[in-house]
Formats: sequence, structure tokens, C-alpha cells
Amino acid sequence: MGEHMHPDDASRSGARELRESQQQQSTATLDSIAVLVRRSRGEEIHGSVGPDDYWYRVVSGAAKCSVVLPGGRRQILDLLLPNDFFGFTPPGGHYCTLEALVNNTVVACYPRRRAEELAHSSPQVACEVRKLAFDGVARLQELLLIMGHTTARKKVASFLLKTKERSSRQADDRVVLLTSRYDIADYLALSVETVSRSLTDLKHRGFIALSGPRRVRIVNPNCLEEDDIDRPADAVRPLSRPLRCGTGMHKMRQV
Amino acid sequence: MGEHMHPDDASRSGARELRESQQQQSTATLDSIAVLVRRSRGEEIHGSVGPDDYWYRVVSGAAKCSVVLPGGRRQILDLLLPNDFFGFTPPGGHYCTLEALVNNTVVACYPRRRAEELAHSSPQVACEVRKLAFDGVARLQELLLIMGHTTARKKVASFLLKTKERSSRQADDRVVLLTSRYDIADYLALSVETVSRSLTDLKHRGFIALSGPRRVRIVNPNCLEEDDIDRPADAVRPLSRPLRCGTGMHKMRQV
DNA sequence: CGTTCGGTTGATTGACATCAACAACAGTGG
DNA sequence: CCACTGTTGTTGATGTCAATCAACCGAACG
Repeated sequence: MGEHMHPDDASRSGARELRESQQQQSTATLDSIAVLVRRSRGEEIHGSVGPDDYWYRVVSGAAKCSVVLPGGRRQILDLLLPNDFFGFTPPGGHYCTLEALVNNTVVACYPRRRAEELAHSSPQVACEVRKLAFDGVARLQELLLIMGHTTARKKVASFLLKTKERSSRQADDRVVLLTSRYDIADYLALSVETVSRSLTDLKHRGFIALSGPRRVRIVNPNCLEEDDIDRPADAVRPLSRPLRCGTGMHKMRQV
Repeated sequence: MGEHMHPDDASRSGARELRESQQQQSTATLDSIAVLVRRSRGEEIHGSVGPDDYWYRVVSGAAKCSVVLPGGRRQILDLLLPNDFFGFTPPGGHYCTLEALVNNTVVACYPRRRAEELAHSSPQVACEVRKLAFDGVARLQELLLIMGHTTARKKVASFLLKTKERSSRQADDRVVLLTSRYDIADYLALSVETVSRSLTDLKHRGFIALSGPRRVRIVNPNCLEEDDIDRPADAVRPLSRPLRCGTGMHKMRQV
């Protein structure tokens, strides 16, 4: 099993995963106080219960952490894969909601107070929490770098590369997106249409190939991360249709 | 002293600040292994020495942490005020550089290995590091929310509010920017001109008042954080005109 | 079989990056 | 004192780009 499962489903049992991760630790510690929850796609994990009452760790599946800010826009702050950690930031922070991206997502919830006590009494636990927190910082910084890009194309391209880098272990140029276009839009602070357009644009440029809406093949990673993306949109030929014949001059910006 | 100092200068002595912060701790711990460095405006703090060999904490003054990404653009990932913590993210992370924003900025550098050992042997230290790291996560998330805004005006407005919130203790509507327009641009992923234009725009709308390039007075914080900023650019009437915060119509998009 | 949802495409308008020039100011050296 | 120079901030004009409104399509689902 696992071969013919629905793509929305997490591939393994959460309980088993948890047991495995417990075995890795010297003494069963953090996970001994974990509250395991299993959620289907779209369901919230401990919705807006306590603001900062828990730390969370995705055991299997995937989840997104998002906030809705005044104005109705939603910003996804983090995409969590197995073993990714998320702790609500204490004060003044807007209320995040954690939501499963695929079915059978299992999340370990650590009551913050007890987890803190545990970290206080066990240097191993403290070290683990520290490492997980630093990983979270790294993810945030990478997202920040992606958000800092000027064009939507580069944002989406960076997102694809980052997704590939995080999901597949190695040397597989295929990526399965766990997120809808809408989620990608809320993750990159773009509109859905722009995300869709950027993807087809990248496809027309030959950088990626789409086999199904969520199955992406990275044809040329080098082009994606280089400035080739910046080259003006003409000469792309979006399939038939000359599109914008001679705009003639363009910038050819150099450093 | 302190009244007639140059605004670039940090207001207090770093050594004294460090001593004070040591007194707050139960046992002198983290700061006992600190290497103190004092930098002038624009100088690097341990430039691109080790990628992740140190943790840093600003003692007095201010600093910025930035990366230059291929293409020449520079992204400022964090602005550090006294007691703000910064730890380079271990792997694959781009090389950050830490740079003083004002003269006489003092930064405590903790050798990572020794700091980790210390955290391993002292729960207090571990707890402190954890707290500082979480604070850093909170700062990153807030920046992310700012970057997620659609218009430059809202970005700049949010930046001003955040700056006010972080710098002045309470109830002072004046803000002194520690950053040049260029730094603000690199922080918000905008161009310098757009930052400047957004500021004058906010001034014309009566939301802020500028007395000197870096001295901002927040006239109406409520307007800044509401959607009033989104109202179309007409009806602005550059100067004169009593300014009115609620313009009847805006989108009021619902989920 | 209609409905909903996710995804794509088109047309339009507004906004930002870019290039450019200009103003204010500090320092420097004749 | 005054040109010379560099830095910082502002303003203008223009092309490009993305958000928005709208329509359409296919697939999943009741």
C-alpha cells in the first residue's frame, strides 16, 4: 500500500512515525507529553483555541500556518512538512491557524507549559527545541527572500525550487505540489491568477513541465535560479500567436 | 550627556549596558563568554567570517542583517535593536552580514560552540536562548506580514508603525528612523524612490508629519493601520485639505 | 445533471521599477 | 570664500507588471 493511495493522503501512519521518532531519542521526552491529532485536508488543528498554549510538530502529512489580516487577505506564514516545528509567538502576534493540507495529517501538540518544564529539566529536549526553532527561523528567512523578489515569475520559480528542495530527497526533478494555487498565492502574496500565469509562463519558457496541475517537472533548475527569468517576456511565444511583435527595445539590465 | 549627541550615536555605553544585563541573570552565564565589539555606522560586525560560528546580541545601538542575492539586490532580513538576538541559520543559508546602523553600536558575539555547551549545562541559559530565538521568529513573522501587503504605501505605513512600536516605549507619536531610505527600501523590497514617494504621500494624506528626513510624527495611527490607506489616490490634494479618514467606499472583501 | 471547486485565460486599470534630473547638505581643498 | 565632490532625499516621465473583474473549462460530487 502507499502506491495507489489518493495523492491527498499522507503516505504513512502517524502513530508509527511517532514511534520511530521516539526511538531516535535517548529518553522518550518531548513526545511523551505529545497530544496527537489526525486531520483531513482543510481541517484545522486546534483552531484558534489558545494563542500560544502549544508547540506543534508535524509528524506526517503537511500543514499550513496562516493568518487573516484586516482587509480579508490571508497570509500563509509557513508550510510544514514532517518534523517541522511551529510555536506560536507569544504576544501581540496575530492569531495563527494551523490547517492540514492533506488527508491523514498527524500533528503532535506539546502543551507549552509542560514542554517548557521538560526543556528546563532535560538539556536534550532543550537542545532539540532549539534546533527545531532555528530550523523554523531558516524557513522564515527563506520565505522572506522569496517574497523579496520583484517579479511574480521569480517568486513562483523560487517557490518551486524551494519546494523541490524540501520535498524530494535528491535528484528527482519531479515535484508534487501539496498546495492549491490559492495557497501558493497566499504564501507568496500574489493573486491566484498571477500564480497560474507565472506557471504557464515558466512552462512556455521551457523551465518547467506540467503533468497535471500539481505535478511539476523542473526541466532546468539553473535557469530558474539564474537571472534568465528576468529576460523580457517577448521571444517566449506562448504557443501559437506571435504576441506582441516588435516592442523593439528593452532594457537588458546589467549589474 | 546624551542630549546633544549626534543622532547617529548610540545613547549609552555598551559596557555599562552589558553589566546591567548581567546583573539581571541569576548566574553570569551567556555574557561570560561574550566577545564585545563596538562598531561605527556602516561597519560590519564580524563580516563574512564564519557562516554560523556565532550568535549575536545587540547590546546598544542598532544593526541590520542583510544578504545580497544574485542579481545585486540586497535584502535586509532583520533590524536589531538592543537586546535583539540573531543566530545565523546553519546550512544552505545565504551568507548574512551584520552591520551597524549607528555609531557606537555594541554587539555581544557568543561563540556558537561554547554557547551551545553552556545552554546544555544551564537550563537558565537554554531558556534565555529559546526566548531570544522565539523573539526573532516573531520579528521575522511581522516582517513577513509587512512584506505581504499589496501596496508600497501600506508597507511603509506598517513599517512606521512597527518602528514606533519597537523604538519608543509608549505614547510618543514621534519616531526617529535609524535607517536611510535605501535601507528601508531593502527592508521592504521596494525601490528607494517608492519609499520616498510613499512617505510624502502619507504626509500629504495627513497621516504622518516629517520634521527632518528621519524624524516622523505619527499623526493618526488608526488611519495607518486601517484600510483607509487603500482609498484611491485621488482626493489627496497635495497639501491643504483637512484630510478625512473614512472615505465611504472600499472593497470590504469577505471570505 | 446541475453544482461547486480548482485552474486557466482575456481585458483593463492601477501601481511600481527604472532611468533621469534635481535639491539640500557636508566635507575638502584651492 | 568658493568650486568640487559625494551623499542623501525628492520629483518627473515612461514602460512593465500585477491585481482586478470576468468568463470559461474540466473534474469531482451530490
